[in-house]
Amino acid sequence: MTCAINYAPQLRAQGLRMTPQRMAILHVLHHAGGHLSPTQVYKQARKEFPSLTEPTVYRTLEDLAEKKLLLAAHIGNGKIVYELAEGQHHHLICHQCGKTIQVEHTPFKTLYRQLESLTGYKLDSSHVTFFGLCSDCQS
Amino acid sequence: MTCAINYAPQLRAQGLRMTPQRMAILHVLHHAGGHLSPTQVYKQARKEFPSLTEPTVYRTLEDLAEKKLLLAAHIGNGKIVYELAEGQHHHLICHQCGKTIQVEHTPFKTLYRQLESLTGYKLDSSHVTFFGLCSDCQS
DNA sequence: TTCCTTATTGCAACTTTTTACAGTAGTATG
DNA sequence: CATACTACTGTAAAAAGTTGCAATAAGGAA
Repeated sequence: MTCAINYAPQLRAQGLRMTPQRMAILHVLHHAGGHLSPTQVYKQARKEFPSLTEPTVYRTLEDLAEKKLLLAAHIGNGKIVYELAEGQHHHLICHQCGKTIQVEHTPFKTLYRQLESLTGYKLDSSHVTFFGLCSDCQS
Repeated sequence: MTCAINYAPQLRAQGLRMTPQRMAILHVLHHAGGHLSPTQVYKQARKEFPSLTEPTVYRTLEDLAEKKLLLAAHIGNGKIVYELAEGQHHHLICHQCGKTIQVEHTPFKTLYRQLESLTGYKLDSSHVTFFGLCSDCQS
């Protein structure tokens, strides 16, 4: 749980405050080593801080994602998951078996530039999730 | 409402049946001319078919999307919206003002091929949504 | 037309997510 | 250390989305 205190300066730099609730949430994400749904975060973080409530979890995840401390990824049918924003990558999900792999951002850069000059938008470095069939399920 | 009957053959071809509930839902999407959330579909379709229920709407949208009659797009924070699958495109959303524009699939093809050879996945033609700042909001 | 198969629906209960608002507690400042 | 500002949290209630199952009805076959 002490690990989470390390995020305090990053929070502060964004005008956010460090609270025990946020420590619990960051602790869970830090040790998860992958993406978690808000419900998963809620259930696990309660072990660290039992009086934690759902609205706090949802709001915190949203706020931290907005300030780029977390990445929000859209998975499957309208589900959203969060993970610590360490290293930019995207997800490929097999809609047969659910196997998920990560892809570096590098191959996306060309496309991003193309889209930017095409549309005038300045694109985020946001997560994008693609769906398809993994090699095992292509039979 | 009669317009929806035209989709019956497409449904049949996919092993699906045409029902008054589905007619109402397709009618709404047909006249919306854009993407709608499940709740929006539910509220509007009830005007056509008042005994329609939520579970039916959610299941129908999911089923029709799976059979490629609808496209499911992930918008904003974990929200999912649906539209008729006419012409493949993707969305760019400005997270400042919310302005949404559509982009042809063409510029994506190179990336798709790259990702496929990189990962072994066979990618869907699924919708992808990107976020950024539109030209007006880049001040 | 009638029968039969099974895709589809509604119901009821439940889980997840969101909202408004009043009270609490970080943290910067003096 | 005390104060003040306001970000943050919990509560309560509503809205949105999901699940299992029994009943219904679409549509092909007789």
